[in-house]
Amino acid sequence: MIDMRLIRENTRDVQTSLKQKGVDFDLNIILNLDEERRDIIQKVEALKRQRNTISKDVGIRKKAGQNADNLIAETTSINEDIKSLDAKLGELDDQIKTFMLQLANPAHFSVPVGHDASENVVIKEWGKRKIFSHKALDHLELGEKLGLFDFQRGTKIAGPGFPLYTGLGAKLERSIINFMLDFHTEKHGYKEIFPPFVANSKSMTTTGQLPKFGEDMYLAGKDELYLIPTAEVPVTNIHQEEIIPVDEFPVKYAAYSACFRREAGSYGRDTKGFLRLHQFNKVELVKFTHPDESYNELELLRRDAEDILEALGLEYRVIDLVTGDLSFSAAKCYDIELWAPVEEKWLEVSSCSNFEDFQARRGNIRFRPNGGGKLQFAHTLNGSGVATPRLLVALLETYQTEDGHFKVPEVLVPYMGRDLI
RNA sequence: GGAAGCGUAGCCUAAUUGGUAAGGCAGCGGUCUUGAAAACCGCCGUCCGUAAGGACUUGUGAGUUCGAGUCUCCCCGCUUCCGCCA
Repeated sequence: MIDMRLIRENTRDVQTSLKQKGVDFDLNIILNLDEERRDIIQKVEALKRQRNTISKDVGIRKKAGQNADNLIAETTSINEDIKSLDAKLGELDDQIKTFMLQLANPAHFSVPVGHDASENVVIKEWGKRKIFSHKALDHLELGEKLGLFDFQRGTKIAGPGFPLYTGLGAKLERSIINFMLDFHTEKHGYKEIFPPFVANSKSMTTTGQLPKFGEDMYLAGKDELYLIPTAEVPVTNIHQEEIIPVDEFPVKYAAYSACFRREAGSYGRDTKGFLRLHQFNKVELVKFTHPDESYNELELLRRDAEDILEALGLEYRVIDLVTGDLSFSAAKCYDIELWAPVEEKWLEVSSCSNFEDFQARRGNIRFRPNGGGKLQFAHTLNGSGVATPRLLVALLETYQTEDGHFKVPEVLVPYMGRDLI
């Protein structure tokens, strides 16, 4: 949520940065409602003041054994006016809140201005291009040959997009997850979290999935619980409605979760294999920071994700998303993409974002600044560290041997208990 | 699923038959002091207002009332017990 004061006092800047983000919404709609709201507040508060004064007098008179009927009569019309003004005020509040919850987070000034993904800026490339001297298999051919997964049966059980990992494929998946969790907790100082895989609508509102993107999620309607699209949701909501002691900053959590996405509207895109799924595994990194530190922490967060890919020896590049490609809640975001040498495509495996106080406002996540003073909203960040399906694609394609086997990357050998599949 | 109890500000705790939220701790500013402590004063939840000031706030929402922490109802959460169950 954007600070109403910022909209009021800095309308033009907010309007501009929303436009750069591709949001076509006239802030005057909100400003007019806000003005009307404040006008009514003044009127209704004056009336309430009158009523309070009279009530006090009634109490005094009654205590003294005097009659107060004429005073009580006075309140009748005042109360009627208050009631109707309060009702109007409630409506305005609802309207304003509805608009505010649907307004995207403006981009940070450092974000390059651009319309869509085609204008994104590559800011870093790492690793050596894999060149095959033999005919290489793509990840599906290799995986099926080695019996690592079974998409047909996964589809039978749940439908397309729900992968079934089998045998050493299942173990490889589990090894990757364990490796990433150990890496982030032991080397990068994150606290491990194992969160619920469902969340209620309030939690979904905090992180920004609701109210706008409900269609993208699975809903267990009977209990009004959503399947989480990312561990960002439960982990960010750990401190919902809380005050974080300032000396605990930065709070760093690493969480594995399965992620569920309906992918409504993307049918027919990337349907092949692991490129786009309804259920996938991901280790998510979440940070709560002091506002002064969040952009520094974003860089560190990105490094932590990159570190995983370097440990696995995979070629990657980092993208600085332009304003038009930023997600609803993000003020700034880096994508990290892996090179799939057979597909010959860049695959997004991580998004590292700073949400500034956008989520903290929605979830009321605060801290008391050093030296005292008013409670302030914390900054929240998160990044994938990383998602497994596309990582698996890059791994299988990169580490295949000439005779159609898979050479287990060194860091995964202890987890797999073998160096070849 | 059933029963009982509880929910007051960052934390802790009060509030007669309904009379308009008292205090303590922590924190911030100030007075005093060489400095600190103590003591004292102010601030210490949200909103409106340039300000003076005012309104709101006892988990949420509604109702009764001139007036609700207090009475009534819905809902939410927590605790304990019972039932069911991995």
